[in-house]
Amino acid sequence: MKWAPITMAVMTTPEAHAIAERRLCGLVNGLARRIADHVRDRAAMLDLTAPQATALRELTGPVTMRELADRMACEPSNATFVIDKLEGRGLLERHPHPTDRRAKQLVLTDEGAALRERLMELLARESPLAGLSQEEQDALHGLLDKAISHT
Amino acid sequence: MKWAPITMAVMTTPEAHAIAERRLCGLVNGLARRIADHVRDRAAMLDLTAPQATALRELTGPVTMRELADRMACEPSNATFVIDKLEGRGLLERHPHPTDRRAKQLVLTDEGAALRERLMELLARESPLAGLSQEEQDALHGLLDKAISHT
DNA sequence: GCTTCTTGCTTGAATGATTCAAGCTAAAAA
DNA sequence: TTTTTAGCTTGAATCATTCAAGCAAGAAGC
Repeated sequence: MKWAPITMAVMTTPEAHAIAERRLCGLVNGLARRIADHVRDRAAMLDLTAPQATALRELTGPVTMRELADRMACEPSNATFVIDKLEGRGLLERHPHPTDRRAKQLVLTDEGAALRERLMELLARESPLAGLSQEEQDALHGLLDKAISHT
Repeated sequence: MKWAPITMAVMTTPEAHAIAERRLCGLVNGLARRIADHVRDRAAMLDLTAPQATALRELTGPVTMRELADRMACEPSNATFVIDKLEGRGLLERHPHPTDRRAKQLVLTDEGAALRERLMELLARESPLAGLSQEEQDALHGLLDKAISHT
């Protein structure tokens, strides 16, 4: 994988604001890409694709397909596609929902739970955010939160 | 497009660090997704796909295919695919490179340059980063720069 | 000079993620 | 009860992306 060089500069004049903002978008995308690559690499170690790893990561407990799709920010049909693969490997089961007979409840098998543990451990190692101190991560969190919640 | 709710919390204990870091990754991805959606929306207004818009954005001057592929962080074959579309619409031309007869030099036509102007204008409007002040954007820039340059 | 290797670009096949439309069942509302 | 909405699945279609292969031309070696 190749990376275009990114140069740092602080803009002060107003007309340069747009330019700086665009570069900032590039930085966000760049970091997001690194995170995505990181996930893909670690997922591959466990014979998972990136979406499968994302699904597994979000399976903190029994969830419905709809809920999982929301967490994965994708369509339910896409979630079906991904979950089919995981179920085919025996990592989880579709149980009937206790109160809603339309819904499925996704429950990890023992094997699935074990694999999830390994995945979470792998994801934590050499994180793309490791270059930032705890305080910096908190600051970043705050800024991103503000940017996102602005709409 | 739907968005899973994101809750804010500040972690202090060490074992919670990993959790906070993962949530931070989610935030970065979330913002990146918003930026990508923003680009896609604005691109669609000009009958462009997101990759086409990205290519157009990166065409600041005459560049080779390889250089464009680097800027777009993709394979040259992918750049060929995208540039074919733009060339087919008469937005740019493949000129022979002045010194390297293997290479192509991508040059915007007048129409292409005009469309690029409109695109850049659209991209600047209601940016996903508009919720942050200039100082906050600078701070974010610094943090992202540090995170990315770490590796 | 002549090889060998590398680089720039393109083509075509393949993959993989994603979306959409359609349909089914069941819950919820009227 | 009837109608509408929600959860899930299937299948077709799309789109971005990658990979392998190949061609042409520059670069480096002898």
